[in-house]
Amino acid sequence: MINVDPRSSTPIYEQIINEVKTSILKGMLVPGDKLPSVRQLSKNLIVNPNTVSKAYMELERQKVIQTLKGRGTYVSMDYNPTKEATKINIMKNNLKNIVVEAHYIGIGKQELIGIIETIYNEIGGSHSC
Amino acid sequence: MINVDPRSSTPIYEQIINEVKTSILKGMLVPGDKLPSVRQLSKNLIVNPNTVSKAYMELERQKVIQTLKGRGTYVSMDYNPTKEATKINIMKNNLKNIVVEAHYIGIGKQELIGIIETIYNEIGGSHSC
Amino acid sequence: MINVDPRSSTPIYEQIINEVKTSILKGMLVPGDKLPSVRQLSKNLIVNPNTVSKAYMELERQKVIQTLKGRGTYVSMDYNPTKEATKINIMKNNLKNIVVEAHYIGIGKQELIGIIETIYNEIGGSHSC
Amino acid sequence: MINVDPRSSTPIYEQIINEVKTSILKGMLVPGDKLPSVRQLSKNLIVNPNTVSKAYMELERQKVIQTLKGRGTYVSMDYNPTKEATKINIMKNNLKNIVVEAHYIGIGKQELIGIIETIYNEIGGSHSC
DNA sequence: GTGGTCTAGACCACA
DNA sequence: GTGGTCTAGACCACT
Repeated sequence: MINVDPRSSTPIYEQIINEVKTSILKGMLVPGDKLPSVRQLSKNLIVNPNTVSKAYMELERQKVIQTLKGRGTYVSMDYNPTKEATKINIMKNNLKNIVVEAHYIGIGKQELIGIIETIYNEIGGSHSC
Repeated sequence: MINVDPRSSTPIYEQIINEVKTSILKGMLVPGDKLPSVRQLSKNLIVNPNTVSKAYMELERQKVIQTLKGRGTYVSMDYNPTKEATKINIMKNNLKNIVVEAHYIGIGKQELIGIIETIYNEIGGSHSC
Repeated sequence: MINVDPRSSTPIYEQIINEVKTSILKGMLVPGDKLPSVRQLSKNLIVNPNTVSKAYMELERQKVIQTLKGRGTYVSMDYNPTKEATKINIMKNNLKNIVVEAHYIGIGKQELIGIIETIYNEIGGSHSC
Repeated sequence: MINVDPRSSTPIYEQIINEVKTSILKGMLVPGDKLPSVRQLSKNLIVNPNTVSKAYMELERQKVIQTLKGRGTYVSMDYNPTKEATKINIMKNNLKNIVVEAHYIGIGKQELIGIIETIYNEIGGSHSC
């Protein structure tokens, strides 16, 4: 189930992107599954159709989903990660910032790694892969 | 040395905040050290003085630095982390997003933890903590 | 053999048009040949019959094919090209855009002409024109 | 000078993208140049700011331009083409379709190559590279 | 029905 | 000043 928080500072369309990606990762959505239509999801989330559309377009650009004209949007059958240097660098930088933030909150290395383990457990817990 | 990338999508003032915090963490700046003046730093980074000012104000709000009227800005002598629940939750959420992103780039759990180890090594290499 | 890619951004009916034209050009379909029925082709391609119908209607409008009532659809016996200014201009414009795109991909003039030569070879390989 | 035709079937935002790319190619815009602001260009072209914004965002995604937050949009200093297989294939396909179209208009190989030569002359005529 | 494009107009963050 | 996000509502092409 996709959920967004309109009060969050992260844009709604980004939240949708994250939700879809997470759902796929958790196995709640599997390759070939049909996503809710732009109109339907926008009604569910009480957001503008354009906002959902923007999220779907970005997901398609990343090859996470595919849209079949006039037929709807589907989870890609053939997604395969490409270790792009640029993306990895951005991720490393974000991670570096989190490490720094964590320290200023009072969270050290072991505790941080513990949190990550927890996150992976949450993701991996619900499906068989 | 503080550095910013005007092309990045993260606001410059946030980059400055991160840079200062990282410098302190690395031991390049120690409690009591004087920071460059707003005017000076803005000239070095070729950014608007208001941008530097905004960063300094936020750092002061977080008690990372202190401004002594007419005498300049200094790294706080007495920073001590408070494990605020809100901040921790935000951090966990950011971390969750990074985990998801990492997966879509093709980076798994062990590799991610490896990257974190590296980051801690980079930070910890130059001081005693 | 006619083939379409539902994921492509070019409409399926246009893909069908292109495929038919290419087949004729390659000599795989010759004037007088019978095309598969709308129903048959739609089943083969797994697309909506309306989509095939739309493609056939456009091909007929362009006089590339002819429909004989109750007897099926055939490749025209008497197609002869007319150098319409409008069509030529559209084509030149498309070509200009391709030249620009090619440059941004890193493909220069000679390489582009080389690709065109290849395309003509592929087409011309199987018939006498 | 950027120009669009609202009656064209190609989306306005794509026309803007093409125009900017062509302008750079012709040397009318050089790396480092500031592009008109979203609002300004939208006023000039009499289109909605969102439409211009969409074009600029796509151009930035392609690294043709860069936006500096709060300061405007600039032609990239460091664009360098990457011969991406996917993009090359798309281009080849478009080219193949044009070749077929050309044939049905009555334009053959030599004539087509002649048109391409003309296009390159138009582009290359106004700058020194 | 589906998604894609566009407009008009608003609000916000950043510099 | 700049661009980024979002809404409301319209129109169109494709299936």
